Amino acid sequence: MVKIVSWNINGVRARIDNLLDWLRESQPDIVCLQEIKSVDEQFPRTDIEALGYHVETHGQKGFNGVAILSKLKFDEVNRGLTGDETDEQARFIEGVFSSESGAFRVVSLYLPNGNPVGTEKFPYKLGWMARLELWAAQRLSFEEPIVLAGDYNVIPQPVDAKHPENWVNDALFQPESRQSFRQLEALGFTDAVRATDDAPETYTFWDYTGGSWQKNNGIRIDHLMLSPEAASKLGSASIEKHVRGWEKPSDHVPVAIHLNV
DNA sequence: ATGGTTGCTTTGCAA
Repeated sequence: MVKIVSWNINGVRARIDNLLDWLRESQPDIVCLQEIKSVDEQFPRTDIEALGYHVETHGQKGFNGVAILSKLKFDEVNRGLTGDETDEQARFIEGVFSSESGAFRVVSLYLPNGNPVGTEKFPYKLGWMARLELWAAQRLSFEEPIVLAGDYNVIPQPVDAKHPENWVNDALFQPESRQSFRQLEALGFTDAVRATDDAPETYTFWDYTGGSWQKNNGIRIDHLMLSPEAASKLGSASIEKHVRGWEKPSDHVPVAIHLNV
């Protein structure tokens, strides 16, 4: 059984004490981080390695940036999403691991926000999603367990927002964004949280402003998408919501699965 | 009512 977690940490250097406390409490095997907002050289790896994790990063200066922490040894690491050599934004890292039942793959992805709609940011988001689908379709042919974990910046359904009417003009809830997310499901990927928990008000993000956390005015945008070979091994999924109530929290919380690989 | 907060590239930008 392997515990795999996705967490948009919103600045790993600002959040390092928070991260170390959470690692000790949650005891994950593999952690997919997004928005590390750090270059690789400044990533605070030493304290994390002291807890027994291997650390692989794909950072850039100031914003974006993803990483994978793992108690399992990496067999292979791939940085960057294929399909556009001119894209310099650090939003994708893939790790390959070995288990008793064979290889499995874990991706930490930070999908573009896409706001404001009407600027070049929105077509960049949709183009990135199209590239992700091409990559995912190619990887499916491997017939391996694959976990695509990350901040998708997509609210899949109205039930995934406390106030869906407030998001109708937002890139996270545009029909094109939601359709592209559904296309990933049509390829054969399973939304782990939705597959195991149909409870309402299941959110992963609460804005810092306006007392969103106190009002539970959240949205569900952090997802772990599972290939068929991974979905058949899914044990449980959970949202570690209490972390949002900690001192100096990220605006996202960790989303965890247990996988029987 | 176009607000509010956070982190980094900082006195603006992205989220």
